[in-house]
Amino acid sequence: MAELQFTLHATSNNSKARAGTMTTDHGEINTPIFMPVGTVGSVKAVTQQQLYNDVKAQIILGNTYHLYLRPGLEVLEAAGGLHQFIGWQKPILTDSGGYQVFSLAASRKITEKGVMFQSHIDGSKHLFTPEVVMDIERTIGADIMMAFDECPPYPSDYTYAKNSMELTHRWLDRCFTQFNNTPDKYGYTQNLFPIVQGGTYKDLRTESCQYIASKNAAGNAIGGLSVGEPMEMMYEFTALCCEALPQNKPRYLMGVGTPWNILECIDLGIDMFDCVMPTRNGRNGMLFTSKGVINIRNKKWSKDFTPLDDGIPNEMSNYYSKAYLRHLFVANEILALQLASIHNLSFYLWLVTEARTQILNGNFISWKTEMVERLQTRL
RNA sequence: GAGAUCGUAGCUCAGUAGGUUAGAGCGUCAGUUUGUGGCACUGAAGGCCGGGGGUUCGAGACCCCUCGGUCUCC
Repeated sequence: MAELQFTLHATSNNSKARAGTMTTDHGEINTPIFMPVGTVGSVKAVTQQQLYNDVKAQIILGNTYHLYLRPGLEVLEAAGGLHQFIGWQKPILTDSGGYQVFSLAASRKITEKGVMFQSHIDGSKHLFTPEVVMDIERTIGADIMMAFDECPPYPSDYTYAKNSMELTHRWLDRCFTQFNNTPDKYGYTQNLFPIVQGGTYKDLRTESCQYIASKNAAGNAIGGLSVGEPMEMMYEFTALCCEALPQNKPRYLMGVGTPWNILECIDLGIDMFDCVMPTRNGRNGMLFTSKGVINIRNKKWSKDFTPLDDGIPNEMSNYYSKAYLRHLFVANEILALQLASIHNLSFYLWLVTEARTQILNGNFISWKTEMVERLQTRL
């Protein structure tokens, strides 16, 4: 039972990309890694068996805010934590609810103490403080607990971004105090990752990175990006943060992104990603494949009996045809959501695994350049 | 052969007592989705209202003829 360890195996010589291994009490995670999002204890439309066997997920996400509301701490604690409750024995990372401060902006109130949420389920009010969030994440049993932060919207003026960042830093102190004063809940080691904020201001981002780095945490996250800013700006600030954060700790870019976003950000030195895109967009008929992007609902696929994607080593993607999946979507069949989600996640996991191989082989940049171009093709 | 009834978007149909650029659902097409309040959302294309003639200031609606479908009867 030990704190999360990060071992770097290789760094690309003409980029900042790196290949590593994170070791947790629930197993190893090879980086760079993509983490499927399972907000309420379920990666929507995908079973845990499929996550293990088809998607080959190494770690998944849960959400503090959503799990706290349902099923609630009583059930989670009685179950022995989220791993036991949902039947997932690999690592779990929980987002703190900080993003919900941003996405559910209409029904919350931010103060120094914390955030007063109004439940989207029944309208009841709940106060989330850094201390409360740490306790909840302990009870969920996350291997990686994210600090409670505020994710400012884009655009935010300098004053707002600065005040927000400083609040996030004060909350971070309280998170660490609470974290250090509470034991691991279920016997295995839980880790706390702080989150860089600072909006789209270089001096604030740099300051935030330095503050976050001073905590000497097992890993560090970059938040507040991909919230509507131009893509080039997202890359610019990701690069800046990667430079300013410790080299020997995993860097997690929260909420990103498209396949090409991920490759570009691996190039900049990011090790961990999560995004709802493969599942949410998949449920809406958008497929990410090794040859480009497909809107599977389009009639052009109605008689295309070739595999969803024969460019990745995933049995389901090789087995089912585009015409069949289109039919399932048009017929509004539940299986459509399952196959699209499994395929997209499998593709994402294949992509980061392949990126890792290319980094280890020293071919990352040339491979990435070609892939970024190809993956964006509209088929 | 006679009577009844229907004919409006690719499909199924709305279109009040005749009144502005004829609507809906589905389908088609396109776009959106980035630490999940979404099997979602936004938009577009698509009609000589079966055809012809007439009444009227004005007809998808009313009248006549005609073509086609359906049903009933002889």
